[in-house]
Amino acid sequence: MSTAPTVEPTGNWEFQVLARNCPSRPTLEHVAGRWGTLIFLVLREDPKRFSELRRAVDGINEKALSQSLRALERDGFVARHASDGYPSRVEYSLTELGASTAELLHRLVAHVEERMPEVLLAQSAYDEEHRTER
Amino acid sequence: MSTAPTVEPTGNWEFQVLARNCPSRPTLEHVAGRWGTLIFLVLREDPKRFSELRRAVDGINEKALSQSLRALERDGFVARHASDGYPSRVEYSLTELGASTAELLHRLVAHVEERMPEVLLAQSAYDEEHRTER
DNA sequence: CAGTATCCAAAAAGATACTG
DNA sequence: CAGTATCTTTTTGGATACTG
Repeated sequence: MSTAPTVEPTGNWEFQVLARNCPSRPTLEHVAGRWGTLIFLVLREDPKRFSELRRAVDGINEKALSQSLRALERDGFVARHASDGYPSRVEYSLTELGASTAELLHRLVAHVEERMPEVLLAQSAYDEEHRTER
Repeated sequence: MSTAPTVEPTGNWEFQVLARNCPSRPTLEHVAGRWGTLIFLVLREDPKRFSELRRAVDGINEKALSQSLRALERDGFVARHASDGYPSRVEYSLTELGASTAELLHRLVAHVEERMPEVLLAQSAYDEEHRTER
């Protein structure tokens, strides 16, 4: 028998996340997904209460916000501080891991927004190119 | 009349994308969404054919790949080159806009993967903390 | 206030088959 | 090969109501 082949069982990727069933894939989805990115952007400024987040992330509903925050807390990006008392008061903040991730998301979003004029032009050109009859 | 107020109609955000109905929100979802990020990572290396992408992005199906590529092409991140002939041969590559975006996504993914041990620990701690009876 | 529970509608995922 | 079409199943969205 020769030595072990250099081929991995399911492929040879630079990033684990390209493999299905890799634990980083769900985490990346929590971070970069529809609501995750926006929550990071808002928490990057200051800790926020649940209702502040709900208002800041326009269009999110309570269910989605609750689920997103729970996933990000479980992954260690967000910390939840509940002061006891009534009415209840809960604050969400970024952990060090969350803050470093938020920086990268911030750059990504800033870049996309900066280049949106170009994107809108590309969209118009594409639509022009691909419109079928009428 | 005084000068225009500094308050925006629907809020005062650092990023447009925090507003519902902002054109950058769908674009950000194409880029950072479930498949978008992975497609960028793969195309960052080299141009790829449809079937190469399908194999490289483990778990994606043809419909999702086709839809994602169309969205990214429309937004101007990806260019599609079809050589005529049979069997057909189509290559997808990143535009300059796509390549610069891919760099930022690459940093984000590298960061998340680097810190995955910490994430896994946080998940265990969370599950331990929150398990109810039994 | 900070959520959870419920229900319904809408959308997206997934598999399979088919075509230029 | 590079997709599209179709159909079924799962998720998600969204509104409303309710609880500690």
